[in-house]
Amino acid sequence: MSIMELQAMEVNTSLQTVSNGGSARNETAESNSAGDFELSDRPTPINQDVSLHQASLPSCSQDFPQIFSPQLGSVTINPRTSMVRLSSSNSTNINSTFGATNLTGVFLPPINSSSNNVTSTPNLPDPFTTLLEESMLDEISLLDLAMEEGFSQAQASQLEDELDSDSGLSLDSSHSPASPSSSETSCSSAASSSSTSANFSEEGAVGYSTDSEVAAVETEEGAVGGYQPEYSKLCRMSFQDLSQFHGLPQLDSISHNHTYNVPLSSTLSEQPDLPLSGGKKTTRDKKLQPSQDLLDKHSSRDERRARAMKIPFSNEKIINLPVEEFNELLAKHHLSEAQLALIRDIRRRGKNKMAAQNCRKRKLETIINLEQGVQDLRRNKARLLKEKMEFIRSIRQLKQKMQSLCQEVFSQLRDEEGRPYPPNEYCLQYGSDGSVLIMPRGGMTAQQSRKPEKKQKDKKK
DNA sequence: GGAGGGTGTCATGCC
DNA sequence: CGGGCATGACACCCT
Repeated sequence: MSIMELQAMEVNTSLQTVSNGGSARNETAESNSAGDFELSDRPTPINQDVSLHQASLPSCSQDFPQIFSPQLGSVTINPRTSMVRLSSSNSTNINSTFGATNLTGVFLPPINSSSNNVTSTPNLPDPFTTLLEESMLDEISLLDLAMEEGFSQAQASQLEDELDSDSGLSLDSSHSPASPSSSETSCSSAASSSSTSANFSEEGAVGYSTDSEVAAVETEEGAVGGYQPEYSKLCRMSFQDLSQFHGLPQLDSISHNHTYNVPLSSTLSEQPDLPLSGGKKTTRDKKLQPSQDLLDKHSSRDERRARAMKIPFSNEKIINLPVEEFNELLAKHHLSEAQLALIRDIRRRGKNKMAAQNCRKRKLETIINLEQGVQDLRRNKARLLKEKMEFIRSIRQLKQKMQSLCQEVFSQLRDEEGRPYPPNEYCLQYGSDGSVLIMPRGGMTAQQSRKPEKKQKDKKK
């Protein structure tokens, strides 16, 4: 961006004539350190040896910003017999900045280029053309990528409009063009995930809940209705902590019987073949008599089995007691083998039930976290795309500025006969010693048209 | 009545 | 080696 300072550069068109070519050569050597641009002038033959040697350009590998160092302060035309000096008020040494850089492409405006139109870009020679071409290609690929990401044509143009606005605002997630619709949805779920995750972290293990409790939860869900995103799934699982239901009047009617030791009714005794373990819910399980329905409506199968087998303690104890206490509990009671087997199955199933609940909860959390990660990556991608577009725009502006500067430089240049140097025949070349040479473009063509002479390095100063 | 989601349970592997 | 946890798979239930 420092090249913009050149816009205010005061160009001194005073012509300094050096009568002695040899002295001019010496002067060139001395003035190189000043960083002035020296342009060989006619009719002095251009020193092809020197200029071509200096034409070797490592330039393309140079960092782009360095090309536009503010140290570029003055332009001096110093032919063998005459020197055109274009100087600014603050001439500085550009040597350290430019190094051995070929300015041929940089300073040479496109042939017949009288405007700063961007369309003239392809005419710019290396290295600037390379940069610009890369920019344009990147821009194309950028837009392609944007399209690939779901950009519509309008959205892509809108993105460019936003870039032109110089707002500097980063794309917010809600404005992410990558996935407008999904972004909304996922953002909501992502936002919910944060609170949900926090809830989980505090919640810890779900804890064993009876079917009656689950039924209460399902009753609560029924009041909500409709599809619920992952948040509702997690809430559903979290709600199995009954403490969260305190104060919910609609749940007051649900009685939670955790005693499980209610004497078994005749109904269960009528089902002696009730499997002790395994087996899915069968229609037989549901064929309870009306009075039993009230009792077992919210009881799990294991609870009913426990009552059927007259287990003298609750399923909650069976499941949640530590192993030692559990074994002590079993030792305190004289239990049959069938009862012991059922108790162990109840404990196993109860723990596995909690494990399954936790497993599913973790799975949902993982999904939500992954969705959050996708959203974060999309936002980051959109931000990078915007930055890239801004860089492309900056390069475009710099290119236009450079073109105008090149035109200005060539408009000031005159050979010994007062003829201007056609930009399409000559180009500027920057030497490693800080000198700037004007060289015929394309070698012989310009020389043939202007009685080519060998350029002398010392003369260029 | 089928689809989809939730839940309980089993089997299995791992610690 | 037994207990417990994690998880895929399956069946069942509900909406």
